[in-house]
Amino acid sequence: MDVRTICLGILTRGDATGYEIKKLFEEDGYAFFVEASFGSIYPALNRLTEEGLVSVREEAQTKRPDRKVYSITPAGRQAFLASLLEPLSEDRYRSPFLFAMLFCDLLPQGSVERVLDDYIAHAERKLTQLSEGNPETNGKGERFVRDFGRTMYVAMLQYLREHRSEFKAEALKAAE
Amino acid sequence: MDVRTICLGILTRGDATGYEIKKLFEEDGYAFFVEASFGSIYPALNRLTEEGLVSVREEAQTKRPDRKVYSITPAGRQAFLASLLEPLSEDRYRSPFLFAMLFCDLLPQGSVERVLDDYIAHAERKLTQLSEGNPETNGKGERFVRDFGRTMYVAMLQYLREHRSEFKAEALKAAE
DNA sequence: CACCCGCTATATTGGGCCGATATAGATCGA
DNA sequence: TCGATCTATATCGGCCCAATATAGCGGGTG
Repeated sequence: MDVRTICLGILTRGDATGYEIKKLFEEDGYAFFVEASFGSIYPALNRLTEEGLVSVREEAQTKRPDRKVYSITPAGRQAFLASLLEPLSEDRYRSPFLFAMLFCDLLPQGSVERVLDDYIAHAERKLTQLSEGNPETNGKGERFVRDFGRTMYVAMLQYLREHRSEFKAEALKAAE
Repeated sequence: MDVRTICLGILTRGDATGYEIKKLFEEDGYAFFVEASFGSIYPALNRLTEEGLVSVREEAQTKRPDRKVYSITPAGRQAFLASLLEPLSEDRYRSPFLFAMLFCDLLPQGSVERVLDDYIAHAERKLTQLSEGNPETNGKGERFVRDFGRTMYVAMLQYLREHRSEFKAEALKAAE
């Protein structure tokens, strides 16, 4: 799922600038399963324009950089649908947190607890962020995805809270 | 969590060749939260050698490429611990599946069901793979991580099975 | 027995993507 | 009024992945 396809998908929902596409990822609860940086979005939009899959209209603004508003073209819609129908690449989950936990026995007392608590706090923030998304604008797909995310975070938090004490006990045992 | 740090971590558990490091990712249940390709592992090991964080001994083999067995040095251990103690970068979860589900209303009948079923089958495979890892060699960290993964996959499968019918109903409704 | 597939093992290359940085005026709160 | 934050585009270095190349060995199948 490359950035070009992601941009096309976003544009099927409505016109947007590169900047707005980036913001969608951060705010609207997409953040937990897709993301892209400016360094990939802008080149992607340029290439899509060259290929005729999107069109641009530049809105000149006084003393600001021109807003380049992108729209998906019929050819773009077709290409997007085609890419949805071919085999999806695998999900990838990369977790520096879990990797670090593998080596908890090497870490000094207390620091494992700190890492765990930070991670729990972070997951809680993510969960509330997911739950707060305005529900009235959501279609079937959005609902499915949002509830998927919520389910995962809930399960994760439950697991973390249940097992937190194991790493506290270690500190106690070491102190004896 | 760059590839160099990951390699260092693996090497704290014992010596290994680049090839063996790659295999560890695929087999030992690490696969669900870290991964690296040859194209990043080999250069990483070269640079770590230059920096004195690992050492190499070449085992010449008749008519095969030499085995280059890497060991972590004391400086390497120190550097690895230091990188575990500084702030961890965020987990990232990228899901072409969820992205595609966002656009389920654009897809032809039946194909959403197919995508869902494929995904469920795939998750089941991952779960059994995680559960099969030999448990006797596992320390505290390994157990925590493996059970974390299992918990997540179980929650995911439950959610998917509960909601699968929603996308079947659509096909039925369209057929009326 | 011949053949092919898959495994061990290293390495390179092209291209995709991230993170940081640059620019620059607008707007808003302290 | 001054700094911070926001809108908005863009580039660059560097990391990383996927694919490909090489090459002999071992095992299974016809």
